[in-house]
Amino acid sequence: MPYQQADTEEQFLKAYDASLYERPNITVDTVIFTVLEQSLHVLLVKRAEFPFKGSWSLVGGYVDINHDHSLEDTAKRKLTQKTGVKTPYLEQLETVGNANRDPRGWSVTTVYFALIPSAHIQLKSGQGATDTQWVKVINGRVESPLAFDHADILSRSVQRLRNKVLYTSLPIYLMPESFTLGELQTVYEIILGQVIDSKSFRRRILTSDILEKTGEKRHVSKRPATLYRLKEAAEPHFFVRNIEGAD
Amino acid sequence: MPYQQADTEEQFLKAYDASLYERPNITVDTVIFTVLEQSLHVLLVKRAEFPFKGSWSLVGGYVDINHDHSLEDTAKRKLTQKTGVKTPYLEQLETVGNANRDPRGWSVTTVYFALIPSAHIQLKSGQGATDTQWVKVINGRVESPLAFDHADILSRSVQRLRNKVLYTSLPIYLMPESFTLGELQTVYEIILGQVIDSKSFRRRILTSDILEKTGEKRHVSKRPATLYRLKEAAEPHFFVRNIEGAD
DNA sequence: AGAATAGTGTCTTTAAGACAATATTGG
DNA sequence: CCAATATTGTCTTAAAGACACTATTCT
Repeated sequence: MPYQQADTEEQFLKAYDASLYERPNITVDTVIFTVLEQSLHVLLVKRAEFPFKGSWSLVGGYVDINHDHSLEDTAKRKLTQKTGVKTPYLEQLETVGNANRDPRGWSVTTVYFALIPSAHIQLKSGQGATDTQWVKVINGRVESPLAFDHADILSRSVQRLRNKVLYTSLPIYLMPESFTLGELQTVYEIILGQVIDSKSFRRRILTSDILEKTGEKRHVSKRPATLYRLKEAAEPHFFVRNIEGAD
Repeated sequence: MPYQQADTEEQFLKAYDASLYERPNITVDTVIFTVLEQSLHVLLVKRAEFPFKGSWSLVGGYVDINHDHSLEDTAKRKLTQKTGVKTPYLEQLETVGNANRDPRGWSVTTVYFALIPSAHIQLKSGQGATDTQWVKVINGRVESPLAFDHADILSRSVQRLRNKVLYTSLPIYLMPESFTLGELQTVYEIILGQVIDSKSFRRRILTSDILEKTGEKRHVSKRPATLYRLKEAAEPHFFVRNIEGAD
């Protein structure tokens, strides 16, 4: 222990020189998902600095201990910076810390994952107009190589998302304010990569009692569909049973 | 950015002076559970240093970047140090990082939770014989106040354990090498705080096909009970449906 | 034999899957 | 009216709950 003897907590804290200890070298990365053009997309940023300058990476950055009160604050700050909106759903996924993931040495990142509706998102670019983009995710992967261990992190995030979609109402956070059950079902199907029987799906969602009719109908193509919105439950619903899935 | 301009990654890494950056101020804490004397217990350590000198706390400590290859290594090292055994189950739970949890300032801890059988554990004490103890957990709490935010962390861990026990085979990792279905059921009941119908329980466990008979019987009290052991599936089983529970 | 614990039989219930059938609209 | 999408009816299936009943052993 690098600090001198102390007999009371007060004494100890007084003797403790905070400046001797650098702020923790921790980053926060957020896997931001949306559903766009009939497929799952993730928000990626082009790195402006080494290491991995020019590579695409997840949205993240260092914790600013002078302004962020908590890790979640850091995630939210970065998220707002890049998307300009508050996310309706943010969950801590995992923390990865080891000696290899950063060429500069031991590093730690806490990973969050966020779900946001694709509608009306104004991407805020930093320097250029092309440094932040929605990228299609196929089979847990994106086309271009990612910085650090972000490809692994992305793949685990997608797995977690898929898994949770089997027993929760999470996809609702990917929907706009109001939506039809058919649209919601499509989003479930896109994430799961599998069609769902619509009778089962409607029964499941409707008996969970998390939605309410807006009173409006959506008139696209043929028969108009009833519009729903999330009741202000806020909390996601957990079903007691999984959708039967290609596990 | 505190480092000078560089045009290639090589150049950059060469110019990057690792010693300028202190090692991250990160701790790893592990909530180590066992079932002992018909109730859930957690392993606690008496703190030898300020802050919270003399208080009980979870098993944890700083990441040693020179010896630990990853956060999980740190958790395992501490765990072996305190229990003298390898844990059959270790899972990362969450990471808590904020400005308040440590009186010394911004701090981060990655929390793991471990399940180990109570049998044959030799507690290794550091200085005294009483600095490491199994403490009974009632309603997600222990009697004495805990250091830092460890009471909150413990309570969330118990919640997570309860929840997972509703749809997984996790309690098997709390059992010795071989055990009877009755004993396993009791452990489920202790964690859930609720009795389970034994027909349903046996059907659920047996059809999941994760156990095999050892061929022996346990002769306690009256009718001898069949002994089982875990098939070497290693991976915990996920049931498709929850035990109906006091959620 | 009787008490106690281990283990089974079987009927009910819950929620999902399958799939046919009906409803509502625009063209 | 027809095509297309929305929505419902209803039978089947999987797995859990309830609870009575049988089996095995010890005293």
